[in-house]
Amino acid sequence: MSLASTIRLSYFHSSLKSYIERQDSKSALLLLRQFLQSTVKPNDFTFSLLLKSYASSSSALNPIIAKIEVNQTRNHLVKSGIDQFVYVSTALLDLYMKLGCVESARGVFGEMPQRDVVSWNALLCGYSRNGYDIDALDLFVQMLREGLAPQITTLVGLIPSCGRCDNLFPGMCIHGMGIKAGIDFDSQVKNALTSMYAKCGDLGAAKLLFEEMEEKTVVSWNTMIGAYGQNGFFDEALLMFKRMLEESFEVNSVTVLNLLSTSNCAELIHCYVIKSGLNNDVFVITSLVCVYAKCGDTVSAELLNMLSPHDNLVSLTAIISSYGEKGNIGLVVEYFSRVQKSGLKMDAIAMVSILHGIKDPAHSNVGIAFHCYAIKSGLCIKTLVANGLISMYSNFNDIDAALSLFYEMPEKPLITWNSVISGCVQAGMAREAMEVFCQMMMFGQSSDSVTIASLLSGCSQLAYLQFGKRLHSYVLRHDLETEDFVETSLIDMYTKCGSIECAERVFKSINEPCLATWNTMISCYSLNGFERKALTCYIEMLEQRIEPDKITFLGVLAACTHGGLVHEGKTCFQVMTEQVGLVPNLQHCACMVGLLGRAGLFEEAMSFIQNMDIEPDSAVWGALLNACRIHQEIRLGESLAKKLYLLDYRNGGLYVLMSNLYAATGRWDDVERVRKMMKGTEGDGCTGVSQIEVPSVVKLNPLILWLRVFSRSSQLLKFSAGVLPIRLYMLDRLRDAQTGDKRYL
DNA sequence: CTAGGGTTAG
Repeated sequence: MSLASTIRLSYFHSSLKSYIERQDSKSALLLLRQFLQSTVKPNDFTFSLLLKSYASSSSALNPIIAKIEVNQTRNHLVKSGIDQFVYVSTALLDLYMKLGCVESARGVFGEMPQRDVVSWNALLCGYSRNGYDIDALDLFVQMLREGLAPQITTLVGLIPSCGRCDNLFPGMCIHGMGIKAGIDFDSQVKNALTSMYAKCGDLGAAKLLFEEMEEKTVVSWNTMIGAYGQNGFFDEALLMFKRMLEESFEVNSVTVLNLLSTSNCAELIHCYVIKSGLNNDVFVITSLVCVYAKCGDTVSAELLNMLSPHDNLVSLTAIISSYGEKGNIGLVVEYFSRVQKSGLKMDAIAMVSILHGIKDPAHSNVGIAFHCYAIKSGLCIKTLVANGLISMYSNFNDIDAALSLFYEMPEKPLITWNSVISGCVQAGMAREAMEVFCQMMMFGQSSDSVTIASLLSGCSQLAYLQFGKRLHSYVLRHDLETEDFVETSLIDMYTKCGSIECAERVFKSINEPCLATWNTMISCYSLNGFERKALTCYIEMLEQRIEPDKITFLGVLAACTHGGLVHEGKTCFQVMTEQVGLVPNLQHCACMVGLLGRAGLFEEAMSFIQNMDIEPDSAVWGALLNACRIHQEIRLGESLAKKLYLLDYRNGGLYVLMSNLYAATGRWDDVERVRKMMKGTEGDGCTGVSQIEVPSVVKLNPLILWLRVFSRSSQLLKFSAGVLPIRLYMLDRLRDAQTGDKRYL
């Protein structure tokens, strides 16, 4: 190469270097294009600089365009043979990883004629950063087999993968290897290990590592604050923060982020943010938006969002979720169009937040439109989005749609099975849910506490006491009885199936029942006519210093209403509104009206209705009408019936009550008239159904049953009430047989 | 190395 060419090349390189500093890959590429037209040939160093400029600005690039450009660069490297330089190919691999193109990076690695430790590290760290945690662990093993010793970079890349998989064992092995190799003293390795132990739930180990660390950095403190927060120790997290301030460490945005997601005192942290001048950090603002959105304060969330220089997807997603939670579909759609207009790209989480907000069957057209969007944008292949769609269609009571989505999914993780099972139950199709559960067992998919809780709820619906009991055994066998949700579902199942003794037994076996469990037990007594027991249970709950909520008071009020306990009911309502400070909803009001009306206190009931802060609905007026029936108050009853008719003429209860009122006073002509009116409204679908369980299934021939189970396993068939419990029973016994429990076969 | 939005459950 001539001297002139060498000078030109080095001049060109220094220009490229300045673009790296300015994170301007666009200009770097333009410059290279110009240069290629001249007679001087770029060399390996030129390309390493170009790749570096891309890496420096990778987070700000449009990933699709960047990928195309990098692909072109790769072609160039191959044609000119520069890809034979290990360091250039490694830089290319690293760049692909930074752009999230894991497969391309894997390809580059595969084609490399030789690799050094840096290449292995780049691939491993790339896997880890992109969430390919299992691949990272596999690669590490492969790396060791090739005879390469792990370095600090290797461990720093690998350890977070163990944490994310919640995989303590490999994490501990790697810790041990670090000690043997003498690289566990590195502060980055120690921080990574601390975080890993915390994520796997071993706070003791995390704390030990943190305390014995000699050179703690901000990252170490942040890690420890996060460790306490993630495991629910909010006070300890705050104490850690206090200690950090005392030892005068500089607080950064990650500290605030950890504190915000940790604590329940958002305002306090917000004040600190403003005082410490971190309030301009985009991440901090986003985090604050999320906190306010999560607790339903959309006003503050939106105000804060306006402080952000650009719209960002995370903030908008949080706001969308918040409006979805409130059922404000209009604003959900509006914020979606805002995402579209601002040029942000919807991702799976944003998509599922929208779907989650569409619950009302009246909005099914909107839901279907978003389903179309999910298909067009390619997001519907993501499991997360598919699950969201299944739940959405279940909310519309469109089980066929939910099931067809489900069967089309190529991969069905546990959560998908759970989505479809709970979807069926919530849509009132518990029998379908149990069908799916059978298929799940056939498939070899194991279930968890969520599956069982959903199925128990299905048993309540169908009054399948036998199957419910079998699920209870399953719970005991699999040590799931410690889960709040499962315990509560069990009590609910026994209550609804009429077996109050069993419900009580489950309740008494629980060490520290949570609020929902107490609530269920109170409602259980109330539903079964044990008003006094319901009240005693409520008092016991208060003695345990558990703060009652709206559901608690609903249960207690209902008990008072059923039992005619006027004084207790009034006191309870007073406690709720004045002492606990809860705003009564329509259901509470209906209970109170029923309570007063049943006691014949019509004037008090009417003045109660007039003093209500919310507009009374058909349930409130209906409660009073029911009282009229009991006390044979024809005149008031008729005027109430008119009101109710105007509110909701399709409400079947109205006609039944009026008919009974007329019947009680011997006005048979009016009874006839009301019944005709009800038929005119085509009824409201409240027709009662009675069913019984098939007893003593054990006597049936197991072989025939098993054949039946097999022949029908491939498709979803509607079963008669009798056969399904038998199938479930058989499956259960078969599994017992597989796991060595031969008692039943 | 630490970090923000999400799906299943009474």
